[in-house]
Amino acid sequence: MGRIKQFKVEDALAKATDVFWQKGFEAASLTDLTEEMGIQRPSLYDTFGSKAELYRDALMAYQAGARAQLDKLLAEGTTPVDSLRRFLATAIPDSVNDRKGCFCVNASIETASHEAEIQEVLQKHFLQVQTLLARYVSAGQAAGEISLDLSPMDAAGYLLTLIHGLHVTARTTADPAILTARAECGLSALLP
Amino acid sequence: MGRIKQFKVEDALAKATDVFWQKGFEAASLTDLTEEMGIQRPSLYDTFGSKAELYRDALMAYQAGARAQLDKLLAEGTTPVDSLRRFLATAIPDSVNDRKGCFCVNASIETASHEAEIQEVLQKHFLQVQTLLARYVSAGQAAGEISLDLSPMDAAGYLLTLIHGLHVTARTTADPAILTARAECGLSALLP
DNA sequence: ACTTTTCTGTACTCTTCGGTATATTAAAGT
DNA sequence: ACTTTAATATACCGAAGAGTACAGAAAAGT
Repeated sequence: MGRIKQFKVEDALAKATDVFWQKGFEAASLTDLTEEMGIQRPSLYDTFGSKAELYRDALMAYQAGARAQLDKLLAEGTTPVDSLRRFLATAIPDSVNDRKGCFCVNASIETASHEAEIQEVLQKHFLQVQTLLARYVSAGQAAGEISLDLSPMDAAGYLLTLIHGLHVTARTTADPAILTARAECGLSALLP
Repeated sequence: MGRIKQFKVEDALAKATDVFWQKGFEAASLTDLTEEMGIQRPSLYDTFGSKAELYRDALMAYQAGARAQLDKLLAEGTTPVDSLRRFLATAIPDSVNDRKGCFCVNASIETASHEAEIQEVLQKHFLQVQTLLARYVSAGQAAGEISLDLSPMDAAGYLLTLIHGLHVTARTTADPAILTARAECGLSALLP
């Protein structure tokens, strides 16, 4: 009973994600958000609670989407090392317009230090990604493509740190060739 | 002639640097800034022009200080590789309180994408750091400590990307041992 | 001592911020 | 058809945002 919602919650959340992703938490105003989401302020507060909660939800939605995409991407690799190489390549912007970076990296820098809940959300996500990557490291070790010096989880954690660095570097470095070279150099640490 | 300034410009700038470093550009209010700097609003505008210009000046002051510190730090290494290891270790926070990260990384994420001038300031600084690091890579290669696969500048650029990643990782990873392990793994890419 | 110039401090501007009260509209249950 | 319940839209709130006008205060030059 009662009037039905005039918008799809997940669509609105996806739009909010775009705004926060591009502008960050502080710089994204409610006007920015409601205009992009196509809903009114009270609808936003009714559905999402507050700006901070919306931000958390947006971040988590982004993470879920990113993991699903990553899952597919890794499976497409011809070899374990190729999969990991493709993973690193996702940090290299396709076009000049595509300069939003990684929402998780942005959130780590902007909000993780003073928002405990966001920090937790990020930690959980990063751990899941690390675990996912570790499976490919393990497969690579079994295939003799990857050195046995490190445990799969340690190697995966290192790859996570490496891609974080690539995301930061991409903000001031336009040339994809440079980024590719740095990814390749970083990857070589895992080879036998 | 005229009244003399009641504050030292570089002291005030150093205080402003702290505020921007910790809070970022958007989240740092003029009230935050003037209170910390110990000056009044008109003095700030008179001396620094605007919030944006103050931010740029603060960032540049930080960079100059960071390069001077880096110069000294690198010289203290027992070997070229040890110097580079010490460089990477600067991304590992000493205490739990020390969670400001690297101002340059923060600026890369928060402002570089939509502020061309800041992007340039960052590019210049990173290039200088890269050049500085390259000298130690080169020395390491001459000493046979570092592989000859990469040019000194390429290897130095890679180290820059790696330390960026460490700074991001440090925001959600408290344990210094994990960070040290990742730095070591990254460094191993340069060894013969 | 006096004038001039420059900095300081108070108080203000207008705008935008995040968040909400209220009235209206529309869908569901009876 | 009518009541109930929930979502919408308009309009507003106090607080805080960046930036400034203006008067008083202090240092330099004469």
